[in-house]
Amino acid sequence: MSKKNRPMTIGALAKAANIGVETIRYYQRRGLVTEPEKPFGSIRHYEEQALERLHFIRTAKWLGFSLDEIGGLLILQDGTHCDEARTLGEQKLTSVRQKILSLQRIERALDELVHECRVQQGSVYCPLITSLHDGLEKFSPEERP
Amino acid sequence: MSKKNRPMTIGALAKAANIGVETIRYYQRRGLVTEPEKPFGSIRHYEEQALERLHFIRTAKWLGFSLDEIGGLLILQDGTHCDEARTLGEQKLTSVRQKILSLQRIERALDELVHECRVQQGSVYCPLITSLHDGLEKFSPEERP
DNA sequence: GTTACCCCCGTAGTCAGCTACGGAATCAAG
DNA sequence: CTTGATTCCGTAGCTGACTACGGGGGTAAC
Repeated sequence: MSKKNRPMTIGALAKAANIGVETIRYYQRRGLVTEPEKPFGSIRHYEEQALERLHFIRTAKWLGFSLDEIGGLLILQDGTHCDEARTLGEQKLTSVRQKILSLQRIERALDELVHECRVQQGSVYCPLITSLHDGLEKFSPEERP
Repeated sequence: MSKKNRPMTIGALAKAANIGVETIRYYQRRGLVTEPEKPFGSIRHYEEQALERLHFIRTAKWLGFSLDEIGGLLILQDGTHCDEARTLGEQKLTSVRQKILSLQRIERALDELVHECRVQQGSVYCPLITSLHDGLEKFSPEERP
């Protein structure tokens, strides 16, 4: 039950990972993906490993890690640095949660304003605009970093 | 109960908003902050209003809005058409809600990983790292962008 | 074996969002 | 009135994450 480890060209790899060839080469330059040896005057071939690495990068990026941070995670790859990896994850988690809270406050504010606007239709003054004038202050005063 | 509206120089404004002078000027060029009239061959003075504007921009930026999007939000404050304002507000509301949902998915994924990491302490393999490897399939397979 | 596509590699451009530079004018302290 | 900090303004540079270009060479389908 082992997957075929058939090597592929950079184009095939890019297609398999659903990213651009140039992006892969950029990751190589950044040291996030290792460039395989070039067979005598020929074309490089990539193993399944490279595809997994690209998945790793894509997922970590989705989680909000920067390429530099991903580089940091890759160093921890041998699995023996769980503490450090967890710390990185916890930091990301904290900032994500802060963003969610702030967005929820904005959501409530916008929702209220839009709602008032609909009720008040036909009036000369736009409640949304007038409320925004000083109204946003009560929704996010000092919680702003 | 009205605050003193003492005007300040751009330097004082920058200090008050805790951002750089150059950044303010950049926002002016982008049309996010209006540049006050320059008194006869002299120095511009900024009102409290400008400071509030900068707070607004900073908050919205931290929440992940681009400067262009912030420009859109600011039209709500300067505009005179209720319909347009409401429409913009509704669009923003929709995108804010999408952002919240995305961040909540990210939060769940990170939270589970960090949790597994803590439970698994002492193991040879780090669950966070291995999950990144496997592409986080079990958390949110096809909803990843 | 020719043709069309793909790879290699370096360099350069893009986009967002700043950040810095530099020289002239202006203001504030002493 | 001098000195030293600010302001003004235009333009240029930087970071992060790509994306494109171009010329030369390999590969594979017919």
